[in-house]
Amino acid sequence: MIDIDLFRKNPEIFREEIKKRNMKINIDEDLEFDAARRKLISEVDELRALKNENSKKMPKLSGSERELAISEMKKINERLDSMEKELQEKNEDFNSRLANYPNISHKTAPVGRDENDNVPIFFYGNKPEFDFEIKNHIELGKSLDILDDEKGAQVSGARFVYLKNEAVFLEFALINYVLNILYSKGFSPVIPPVLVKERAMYGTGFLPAEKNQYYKIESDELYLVGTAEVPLCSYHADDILEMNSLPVKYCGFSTCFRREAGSYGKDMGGMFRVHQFDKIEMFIFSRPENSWDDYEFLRETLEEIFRGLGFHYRILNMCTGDIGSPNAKKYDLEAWLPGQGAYRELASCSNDTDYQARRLNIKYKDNDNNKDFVHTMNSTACAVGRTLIAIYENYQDSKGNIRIPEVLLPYMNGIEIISAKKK
RNA sequence: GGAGAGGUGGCAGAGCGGUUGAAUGCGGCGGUCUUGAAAACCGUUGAGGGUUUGUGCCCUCCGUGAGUUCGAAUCUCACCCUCUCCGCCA
Repeated sequence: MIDIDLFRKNPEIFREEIKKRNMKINIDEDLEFDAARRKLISEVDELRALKNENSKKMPKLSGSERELAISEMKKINERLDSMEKELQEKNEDFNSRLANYPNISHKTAPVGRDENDNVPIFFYGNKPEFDFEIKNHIELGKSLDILDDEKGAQVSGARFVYLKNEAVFLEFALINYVLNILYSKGFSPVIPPVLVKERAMYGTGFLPAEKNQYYKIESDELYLVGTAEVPLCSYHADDILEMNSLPVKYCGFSTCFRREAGSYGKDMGGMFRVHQFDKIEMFIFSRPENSWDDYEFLRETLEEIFRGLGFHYRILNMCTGDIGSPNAKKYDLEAWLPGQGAYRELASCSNDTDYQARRLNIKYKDNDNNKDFVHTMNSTACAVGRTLIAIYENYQDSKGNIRIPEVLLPYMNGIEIISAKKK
């Protein structure tokens, strides 16, 4: 949600922002709508004041005086009823108009149309070289019996997979490795609910913008989360945090569910784009004045995790046309996947400034009891499926085996290499 | 799932259908007293919105929504949530 005061006083800020993001919103129409709505609020308030005044006199009246006052009040009520109804409609309309407004992008976010305008700002490591014919993660996974997407499709449909054998140990090893790093950096580990109410989806900005991307349980009015960001952010809905407790840092492990509507035919097979995957997400509640420092800390933490795994990756500064509407700025981490011969997104790190905080009413108070909205930011710490792909493809050898990255060895129960099973 | 109890301000806890935004206690803040602190005493202490910057006025909010009434925290209905007991269960 945007700052409505700012919107009224400086609509040109939003005019520019909407242009930057290639969005189409009629600002003038919304401003006029707001003015009309506020006029109606004043009128309703006035009539209510009159009603309250008359009400107070009522106990003192009797007989015909009383009869007259009552009939007077009935007339007022008739008018008030229709005005209140109209106001409610106007409010709902206005709120849904406002909900479509994006956050104001940071000055360091590059202006651009689409993914082609994202700016690579940093590269780590080098592309690994192989002196044999490499396989992609699907070939590796199937031949080593650690991935089965056919059975996944049979039981649940396309874009569902089974992880098997060493892949399962690898997932838990990754989780351990990542949680240990994050815990040492002051992130509180959380396992949140993955079914949430509509408010949590709206509050975090995933609705209404990406309505088709998420599963809804119609019978219970609940949504399956696409990321732990949703329950982590909503955890502090309506809270007022102590300034001295900020930044508050959480890392949440959850299964994530995405419908992937509209991505037909993209990344089919394997586990790059699946309806269900596990992920550890970092989430920070921050003071506005420290927000951008905390955000860089988040990016550094993300990079530390992937450097430990030894991947070659690049960081993209995402352009205004490609960031989500709640984001003021977003970095993507794209790792090199030899099997695809391409950099692919493994993680995403966003600062949403006060956008989610406004929607979910998350504030902090300083030592003088002044209250203001916190800033919220989130980053992938480890999307397990995609990280496994990167491990498989980067750590394969000429025999089609997969070595275990060194940092994961302590969590692998002695498994150092994944080899074909003897039948 | 069945039976019962309850949802009021930061917390605890009152509240005859009209002057209750809401008693009282605790906590918080300010002050008096004190070398300082505690105690005691006095005062103060919710959120959101509209209008206005004459800094006041006005509106809304007692789980949520609907209803009765001129008027609802108070009455009716539905829903949600919490607690206790029973059943079932990883």
